Amino acid sequence: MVIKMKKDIAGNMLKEAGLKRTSGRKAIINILHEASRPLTQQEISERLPAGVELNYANVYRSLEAFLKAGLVHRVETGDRVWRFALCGCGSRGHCHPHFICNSCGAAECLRDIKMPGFSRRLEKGYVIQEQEYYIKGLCRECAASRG
Amino acid sequence: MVIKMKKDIAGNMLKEAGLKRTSGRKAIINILHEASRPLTQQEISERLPAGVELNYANVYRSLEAFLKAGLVHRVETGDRVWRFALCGCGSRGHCHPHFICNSCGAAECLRDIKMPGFSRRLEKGYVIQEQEYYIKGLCRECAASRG
DNA sequence: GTTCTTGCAAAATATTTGCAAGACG
DNA sequence: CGTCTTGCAAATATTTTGCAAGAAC
Repeated sequence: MVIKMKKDIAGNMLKEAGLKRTSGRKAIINILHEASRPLTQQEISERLPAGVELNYANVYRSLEAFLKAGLVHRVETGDRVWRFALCGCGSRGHCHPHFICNSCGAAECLRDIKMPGFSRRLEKGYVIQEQEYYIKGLCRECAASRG
Repeated sequence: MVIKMKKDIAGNMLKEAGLKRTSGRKAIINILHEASRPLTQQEISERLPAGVELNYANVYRSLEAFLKAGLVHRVETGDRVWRFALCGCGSRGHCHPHFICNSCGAAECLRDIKMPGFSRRLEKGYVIQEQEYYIKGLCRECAASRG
């Protein structure tokens, strides 16, 4: 008899979203879960566990499906590369700014910095759908190595 | 005898930046000056006056040169398209948020909304180089026409 | 005349799509 | 078995680059 060490969180998320539970998609969700910061397609592909092959195009396709289902948030931070993170702010979306290193490209969540309030400052008639706030520079490691 | 109606602002900017005063580059600066909001390469190319031909690749090259010279600021707002505006905030950079319409793609400067302060909230060791804050949704025109 | 700009074509990068084959439920 | 996923290749879109010819200083 095998004791389940932890629940199949990824599988549950997929099931609830009406998506099929394939090894590739579960792997992506687990990778995002462990990273706890937004990852690019490339970063995700590099972390796929041995035995799980998933073409990069299908990584995009999976992320697109997750996005539609509201499982992930897509962060764009000025370098024309999508980064994806699991939604974890109650509502959809990553409701905090991000820091992007211009040298190594890593993204970090600045969870302690509040997004500015904005809605009542836009004139009537506008529809607000998303907002993004990011800071770019050198992360500690790259700054230390004079990156 | 011809009275000069206005000074050659574009020419002066180019001269001071050490760039040659060609009709194409002066046209780009004038276009950005009149627009007073960030424009894409495509928007700039569409506005080139009759008689001024400038290959789109060279529009990019010119904007790149202006960027290096500190004449323009490059805004990236989540749709993977660069937008450029003349620097006009004293220091380099557009120190205010932007609104991008998800329907027509137009950018607007939200000059009345302050950028949040941030520097002392990032831990020591980080180097901050840029920041961007943008809001996306539907502009008044597109919202009215149910875009 | 030397250096900066341009035109044109081709490359580079990130992402998306078509379609037949395969896996899930 | 029908539908959702995948693999692979090719298409897209935006921006960048190489190089020879042309314009500015």
